Amino acid sequence: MEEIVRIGRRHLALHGAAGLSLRAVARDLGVVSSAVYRYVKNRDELLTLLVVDGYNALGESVDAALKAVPDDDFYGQFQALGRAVREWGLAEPARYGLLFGSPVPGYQAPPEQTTAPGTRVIGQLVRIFQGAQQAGALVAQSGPAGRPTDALAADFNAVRAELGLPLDDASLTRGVLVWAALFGVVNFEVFGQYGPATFSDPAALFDAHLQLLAQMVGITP
Amino acid sequence: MEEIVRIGRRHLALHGAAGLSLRAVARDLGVVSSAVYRYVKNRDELLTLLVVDGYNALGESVDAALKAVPDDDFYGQFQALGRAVREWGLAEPARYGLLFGSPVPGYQAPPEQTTAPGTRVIGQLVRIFQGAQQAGALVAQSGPAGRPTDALAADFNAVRAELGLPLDDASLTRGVLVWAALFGVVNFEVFGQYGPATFSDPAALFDAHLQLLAQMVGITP
DNA sequence: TTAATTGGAGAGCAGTGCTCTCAAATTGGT
DNA sequence: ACCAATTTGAGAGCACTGCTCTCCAATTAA
Repeated sequence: MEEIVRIGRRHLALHGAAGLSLRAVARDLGVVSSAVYRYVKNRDELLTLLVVDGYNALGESVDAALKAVPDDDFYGQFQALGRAVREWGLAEPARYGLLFGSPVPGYQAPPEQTTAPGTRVIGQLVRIFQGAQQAGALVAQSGPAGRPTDALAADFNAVRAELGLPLDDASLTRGVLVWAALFGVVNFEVFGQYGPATFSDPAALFDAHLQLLAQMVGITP
Repeated sequence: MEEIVRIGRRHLALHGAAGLSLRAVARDLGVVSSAVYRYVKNRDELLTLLVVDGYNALGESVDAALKAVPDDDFYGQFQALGRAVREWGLAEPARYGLLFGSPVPGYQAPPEQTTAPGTRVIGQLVRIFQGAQQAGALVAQSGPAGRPTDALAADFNAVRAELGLPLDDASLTRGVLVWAALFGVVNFEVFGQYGPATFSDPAALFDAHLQLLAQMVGITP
C-alpha cells in the first residue's frame, strides 16, 4: 500500500497527474495490473492518496521551517512559511501542480480526506497572524477602506468566529489577499509564467515580494 | 480547421485538457479519427491551437473592457483589466486552467506561437502603469526598500529597457507582485481553493483586493 | 486438518494516440 | 473535356490505458 503511494508519487513527478497510470504503477510494482485494484479502488482513489500525501509533505515542510524560528519573531515566521512553500513547490512541481494547479477534470477530491491536510498551511498562516495580533506586532495599515458588502461582512464574521481571529474587516481582506498572492507568486515561478529567462535571481525577487506582503498585513521585521 | 478548434474548445470545456481526445473530436466532426491527422499533426498541436485561441479570447475580453474606460482613468483601467480577467476565468475555467494552471505534462507550448498572444494581458497592464507614470498619477509608495541583488538589478534593467518603462526597482518589484497576485486571487477563485462556501460574495472580495493591489503600485482612484 | 480469507494471474472490453495503406473526390493544366 | 496531380477520408492495425471478471494459489483462522 505504502509502496503503491511511493511508486505513484514517482510517476506523478515524472509524468504528471494526467499521465498517472495504474498499469504502469503495477508494472513497477512487479505485479499484474488487476492486482493493484485489490488495494486501490480506482485511479481517482490513487489520486486522492497522492493529494493527501502531497498536502502533508508540504505541511511538514512548512512546520519544520517554522520550528527553526523564535516564537516571537512573526516576520521571520512569515518569511519562513513563504520560503518553505516556494521551495517545496520548486522541488516538487508536479505534486505542487496537483494541489494548486488546474483541477484534474472529472476528479473531485473528497473533502473528508483532503480538507484537514489541505488547510495546514493556511492554518499556520492564521496562527502567525494571530500571534502577531496578540503580541501587538500587527501594525494597522492605512489604505482604501471601502465598506464591504453585507454578504462579505457576514462571511468575515463567520471566518472570525471559526478561527477565533479578532481582526477587523480591512485586515481580514488583507490577510486573504496575502494568502492568495503568496500562492500566486509561487504559481508563477513553478508554472513558468514569468517567461523563460526574465528573472535570473527569482529567489531574491520572491524575498522582495514577501517583504511587501508582510507589510500588506502589517507584520514588520 | 476552424471547426476542429471549435469542437476542441467545447471538449476542453467539458472534459478538461487531460480529457481532450482527438478521436472524440473526430467523432463530433462526423469523420474517422485518422482524418483529423490531415489537419492537426498530433494532440499536442491541437493543444497549442487551443492555448493560442484561449490567450486571444482572454486578450480580447480585456481589450474590450479597457475600451470602455477613459484614457486618463488609470484606476478604472486597472479595475477593468482585473475584473475582465476574473470574469473570463470564471466563465471559462477549463480554458483558464489550460493557460494558467499546472502545465500539461509532457507538453511544452511552442514559444514562437504562444508568446505573442500570451503577453497581451501583461502588455496592457504595463501600458496602464506607463500611462499612469507619464501622467504623474503613480503615487510613490513607502515601504521596505531592501536593495535588490546584483542579478535582480540587472534583470530589472533588462525589463526597463525592453518595455521602455521608467520605473525604479521598488516600483517594478511592486508591479510584478501585483501582476502575479492578480492571477493568484483569480486562481484561488477559479480553482476553488478558498473552500466551497467560505465566501458568498466573491466579487466584492475581489474588488476589495483590486483596491489593495492598485494601492500597492500607487494607482489611486 | 479443514474452512475461510486474501492476493495475484490472466483474459477481456472499450477507449486512447498514432501510423500505415488504399480508394474516392477534388483540383489544375492543357 | 480530358487527364494527371493533389487532397481528403476510410479502414485496419499496434501499443497503450482504466477497469471488471473468473480462476487458482497462498496464507490465515478455527
